[in-house]
Amino acid sequence: MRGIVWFRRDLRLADHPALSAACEECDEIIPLFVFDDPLLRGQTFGPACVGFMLGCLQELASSLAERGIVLQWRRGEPAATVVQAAREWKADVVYWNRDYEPAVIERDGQVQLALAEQGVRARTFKDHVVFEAEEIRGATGEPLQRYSAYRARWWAKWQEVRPVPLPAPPPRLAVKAGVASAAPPLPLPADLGYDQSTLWIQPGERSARARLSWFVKGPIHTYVDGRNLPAIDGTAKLSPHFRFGTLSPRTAISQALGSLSKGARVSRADVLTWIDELVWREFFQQVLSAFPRVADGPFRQVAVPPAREPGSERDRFYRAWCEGRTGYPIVDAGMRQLNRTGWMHNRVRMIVASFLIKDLRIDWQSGERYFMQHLLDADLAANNGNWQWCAGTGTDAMRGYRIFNPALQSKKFDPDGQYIRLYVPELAPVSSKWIHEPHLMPVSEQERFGCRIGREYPAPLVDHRRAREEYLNLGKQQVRP
DNA sequence: TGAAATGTTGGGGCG
DNA sequence: ACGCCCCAACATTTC
Repeated sequence: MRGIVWFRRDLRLADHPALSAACEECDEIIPLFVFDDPLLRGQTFGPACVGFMLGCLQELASSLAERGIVLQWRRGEPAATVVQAAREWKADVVYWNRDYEPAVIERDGQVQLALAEQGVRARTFKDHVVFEAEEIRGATGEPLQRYSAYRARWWAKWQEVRPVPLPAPPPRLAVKAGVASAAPPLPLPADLGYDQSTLWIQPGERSARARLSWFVKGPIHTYVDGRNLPAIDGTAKLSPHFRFGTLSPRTAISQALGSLSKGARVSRADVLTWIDELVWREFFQQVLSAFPRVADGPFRQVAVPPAREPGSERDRFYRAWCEGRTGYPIVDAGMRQLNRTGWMHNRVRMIVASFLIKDLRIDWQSGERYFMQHLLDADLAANNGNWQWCAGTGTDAMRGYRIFNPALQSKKFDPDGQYIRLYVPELAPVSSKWIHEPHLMPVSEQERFGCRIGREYPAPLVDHRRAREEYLNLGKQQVRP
């Protein structure tokens, strides 16, 4: 039997349900990747994302080559391209792992129909999550909207099922490359219309595993405190790998739990807290599956102040936020880290999001969009869920008056300003005393450090105290009918 | 996975 | 010795 394995957001060999099934059932396998032309043309994602993806594909292609299989690639509209490839290669069956974004569900449905018309079977698999939305339901069968309830059910299910990752296909596969025994080299970023960009996170399945092993041996056991300090390497930084599927959540969770039984200094609470973050990921995936409309708007309309009207001031504020020159060092450091590396520390993501929504009073969807364009780990469900959480519009109750104080957060989590100094070089010479609120520096100190407010470093766009009061007052007014 | 305002308690300085 | 005030430290409430 001849099967196509359609690779999408699962660029790995280990614990790959679709690939494993194909290896079992077929004597001829053709792996295929389709560059989504409309998406690439729309410049929906930044050059860093495309570079990372190409890096992952390079490694995938060589891992497949070691097993005697050639990764085929096409460029076009994915649905039509896959259907056409199946016809060309006379495939009997197409394998792929499921996705849960509304638009992708729709598209995959069409592919399935078109294949059926040609007499080609389609087999799809659960991969992207440990448990799909339908597997975690409340007593009434309804989706759970509270994270705490969802987590309880999720862990119960984990204990019940105890998922075990699948092994990678062995090096000596009993399959033939068959009709597709050669392929042109993978494109370069320029071929896809993107600039080459520096990669700050190593792509590929091998790097993902190495990073996971490193994390699980050390930092995971101090995660509860370590995760809040952006200046240290205290988080797994695996999110880009989860996004492109160079690592499976089952593998990550199994290995994290496995670390509890070996080693001298292990911490159950820290390990579980880290896994909790992956459960959040599944929670948001489930919310998107159960309520697809969240992709385009708030889950619930809440009484929060209206966003600033589009206009000169808002545009100026928004641009300053994007470029990391708001005059709030921790916010600027975060945005510049994002712009430079395609990744931002999670504590800082919360700070910049709160700042955009509550201090600048700009609609959360603008922030959501910017993150999607610039984050290597951009995932519709997680990104949308977290922004809705910050904005107070999500499923999980979150009151509108939870407002971060940037200076306070900065002092708490970056006390020496190490993180700020790394990404905001003009503040590097400023002493720790002033680095969180440089605009409070006396002029003499500004001169001494060579960092004059309004010259080398911007004055604050808004006054946090006033912005906070304004936000709360406007919220109160709106509550009244 | 807030922050600020408000309340409570207890120690110490001081008249 | 005593009451009074101040303030830090902590807890609770409110936005």
